[in-house]
Formats: sequence, C-alpha cells, structure tokens
Amino acid sequence: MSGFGPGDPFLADCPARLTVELIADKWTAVVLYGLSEGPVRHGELIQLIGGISRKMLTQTLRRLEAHGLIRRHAYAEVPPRVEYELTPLGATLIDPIRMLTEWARTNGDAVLDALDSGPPEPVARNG
Amino acid sequence: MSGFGPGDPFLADCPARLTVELIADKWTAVVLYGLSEGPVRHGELIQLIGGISRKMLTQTLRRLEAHGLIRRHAYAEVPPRVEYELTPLGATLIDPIRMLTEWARTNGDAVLDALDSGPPEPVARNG
DNA sequence: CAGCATCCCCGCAGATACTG
DNA sequence: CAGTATCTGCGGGGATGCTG
Repeated sequence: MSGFGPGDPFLADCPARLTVELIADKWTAVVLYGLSEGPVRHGELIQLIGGISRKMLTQTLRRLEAHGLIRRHAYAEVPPRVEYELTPLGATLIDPIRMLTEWARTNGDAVLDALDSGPPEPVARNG
Repeated sequence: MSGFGPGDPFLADCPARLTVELIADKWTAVVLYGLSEGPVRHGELIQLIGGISRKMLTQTLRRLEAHGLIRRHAYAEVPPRVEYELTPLGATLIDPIRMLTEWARTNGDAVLDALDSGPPEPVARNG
C-alpha cells in the first residue's frame, strides 16, 4: 500500500509541505484572495475580510511579503497610504485558492449537513 | 475598489470561509492527501506523514469524519485494525489539494529563494 | 492611517501513561 | 494496535496604547 514515492508531495519532508504550511493558516488564503483583483490598502483589507485584527493582518502580510507572494507600496503622504498587491508569483497561487472556494460553493452544504447529522458514535470509540 | 460582492467567497462570513478554516490546519490537507489512494491504517498514516503525533492524527481524523470527508472502519480483530478512507465527498477535495501540491512543486524554489533574499527592510517599517 | 510594542490569556500540541 | 486521559509549555492571537 502507499503508492507514494519518497519524493512525493505532502508526505514527510517534501517540498509541498512548505506550501501547505504556508496556506495552512487561518488568514493566508483569505488575504491573498482579497488581493486577487488588484492593490488594496491595509484598512480596506480589514473591512473586506472582516474578523481579522490589525495585528494578524500585518503579521500575515509580512509573512507573505517575505515569501515573495505580495509586494508592499508605501506612499509618502499624510495621512500615510500603504497598498499591497500580488507579485507575479503570488498571482499564480490564486487559481489553486479559487479551486478551494469553488469546492466550498459546491460542497459547503454537504459538509454542514454532515456536521448536523451528529457524530457517528457519541463516545467510546475503542474497538 | 473591491469588486467583491456581498456573497463573494472568502470575504466576511461567506461559505468559502468554512472550507478555508477546514483546510487551514497544519494536518488536514496532508491527511486527506495521505488517504487519496485508498484506505490506510492509523499507524500507516503516522509513518506516511511523518512528524504528526498520534494525538494530532486522531484529532484530525475525528474532525474530518465529523465533516463527512472520511469514513472510519474498525475491524473486530486482535490486534485491532482500523482503516480510514475518503468518502465520495472527501474525494472531491483531492483535486483542489493536488493543485496546491502542483503549485508547490512548480514554485516551491521561488518561495525559498524569496525567503533567502532576506527581508526588504531590516526594520522600521513606519512611513 | 499604518504599524509596532506590550500585556495577557486561552488553546494547541507534545509527552507520557493507561485501557481495550 | 488504536485510542483516550492528563499534565504542561509555548505561542498564537486579541486588546490596548503609542509613534511616524
């Protein structure tokens, strides 16, 4: 069993794990998606996304910037204006992310139904 | 700006957020991927994935089961044998996940390069 | 407006030991 | 072998206040 090769994505210390851990964050995908239509300001993202704190947003943006997925543009104005936009590299991640949203749109209800249907066994799973 | 509609995926309290938060977990995608080729035992997953603790694996499996993405099969044998497999619903998530791995395979190096290139500004981002 | 620093708490996740 | 229970720590992440 396990037809996975040693260099197979995802398992063990393969390159794909990097990406997963990059995406496997509450906000990463959401932020990237928020930038998918062009440059957006910090404050706009806050409202657009909804539910994210300034701290988490900045943190996420910094990480994405460090990973080369987005670019930061600070304009020397008052009041300050800072825009973020996808890099070409970052833009390539939008498609995969969009697939996730498509999946959600299609199967979201099914997941919710499963959740409602209640846990198979209340407790005591041994044996 | 923001050509996103109110019901648009990802932003605010849209359905896609459910999926993101489902996937936005260190192990969810990895476990699903591990099951993508057929039923796998608990212990096999541990070794296959590498780095996950029994506790986290069980926890992840339970959640996926609750969400209707995987199914649990416990065989009344000694020693006990338990297999997990994707449900049809869960199987539909493999494609999106695979896209992520494809992306990683293609762009993983670019991300690592960006990381090495160092942070744009060492410190003091204000202004 | 954007961002950093600080404080603080809750929960994730590892380690360990026990049961069926 | 599979799973649970308990303890513990570390860090994620919110709230707040200050700076440019």
